[in-house]
Amino acid sequence: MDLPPLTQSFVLHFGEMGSRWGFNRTVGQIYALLFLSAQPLNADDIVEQLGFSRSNVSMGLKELQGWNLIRLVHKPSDRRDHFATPDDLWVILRTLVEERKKREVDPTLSVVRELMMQAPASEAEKHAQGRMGELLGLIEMLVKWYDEVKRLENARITKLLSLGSKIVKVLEMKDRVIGRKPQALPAANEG
Amino acid sequence: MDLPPLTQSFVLHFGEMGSRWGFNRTVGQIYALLFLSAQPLNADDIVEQLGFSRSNVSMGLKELQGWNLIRLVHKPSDRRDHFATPDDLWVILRTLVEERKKREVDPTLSVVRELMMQAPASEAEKHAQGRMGELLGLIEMLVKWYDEVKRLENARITKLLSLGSKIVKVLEMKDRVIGRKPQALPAANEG
DNA sequence: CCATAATTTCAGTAATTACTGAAATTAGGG
DNA sequence: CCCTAATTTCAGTAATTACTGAAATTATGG
Repeated sequence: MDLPPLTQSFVLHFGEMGSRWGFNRTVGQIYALLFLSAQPLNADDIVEQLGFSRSNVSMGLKELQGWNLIRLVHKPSDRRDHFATPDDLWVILRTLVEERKKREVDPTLSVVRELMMQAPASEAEKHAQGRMGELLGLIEMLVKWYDEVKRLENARITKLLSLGSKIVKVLEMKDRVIGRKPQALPAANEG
Repeated sequence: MDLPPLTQSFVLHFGEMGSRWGFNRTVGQIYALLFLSAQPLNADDIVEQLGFSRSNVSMGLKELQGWNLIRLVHKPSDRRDHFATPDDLWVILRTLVEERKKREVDPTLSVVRELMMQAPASEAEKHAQGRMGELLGLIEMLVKWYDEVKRLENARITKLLSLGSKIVKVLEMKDRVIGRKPQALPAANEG
């Protein structure tokens, strides 16, 4: 590997973190390299810059395509496939969250839903199913929220993020103005 | 392994998912078992029910303690350590998010901050650093939001979650009432 | 359609991670 | 303190995952 220093540090870090994010070193480094690159790279560029075998790069690119994290780009008068990350970081973030949900949450959701349908065979199983029900309720609440929020435009999500916990104040004001009875909670002065 | 059917399916599923969630099969299964159990279990209970070696269970429990995901419990007139998951699912969720942030986000945050301090040595490096800056900005925004929201009580977070994207409507109402110029965005009718 | 460039597949191997059993350490009751 | 139960450590091994090079496949310009 012979990369300029900033690029190299970033690429190596992404390689190390790769496994914590659900893929391997190769995939992490390839993604980092594409992310930083000013123009799309082809597989041989990547081989040259990262020093992996051609076949390993091919598999890494396949995996990244499976995650929808890279775009295939064609350059005029060049048969080779070139790859790029989305320019827009929001697109990357949204894809990452969506794909991780698909891999880390959805399977559990369907398994637990299935198990909730079955009749418990004992007191212990009844208790276990109760626990699963609690878990299912929490996951479903989070997923429902996510499914709604992901439809919002970036600018709106940004606004919500920048409000942080102050959003609670806005809600209280709404309750006051509308005259609805506020929730039975102490004043919001923790954040 | 000789568990009642619902418990067994849940435990096996958590074992399979373990690796996607940042730990191994043993740890996943141990956690699932403790989560479903009506009372705290000691290491030998776990060995008996899951069929792993005593030492493997010991390491798994150590790892779960490192994640702050289990509590050590002492039963009267029993020297052995017993373990339990928090009864409150919110505690589990909060811990999980906090620990994953610590492992998956914080290291990147500090590396990228470091790299942003250095002078780029070329045009390519300048571009790369620009990309890192975008990434840093997005991560910092998310982390700042998370650091505020995590301080809210469960009931308030639940309320925000259940509002979903309707929160945007509330914000617009606030802007109208206060008379502040609303953001330059089309009407919020996507969600 | 042919020649060849580009890419993918896959069997074999390397590297890493998970797991075990035996030995060592820790800790509690007497 | 000592004896023993409980737990942890760790070296060795098993299992899994990552990676390579060669061969096969796919695709394109001529």
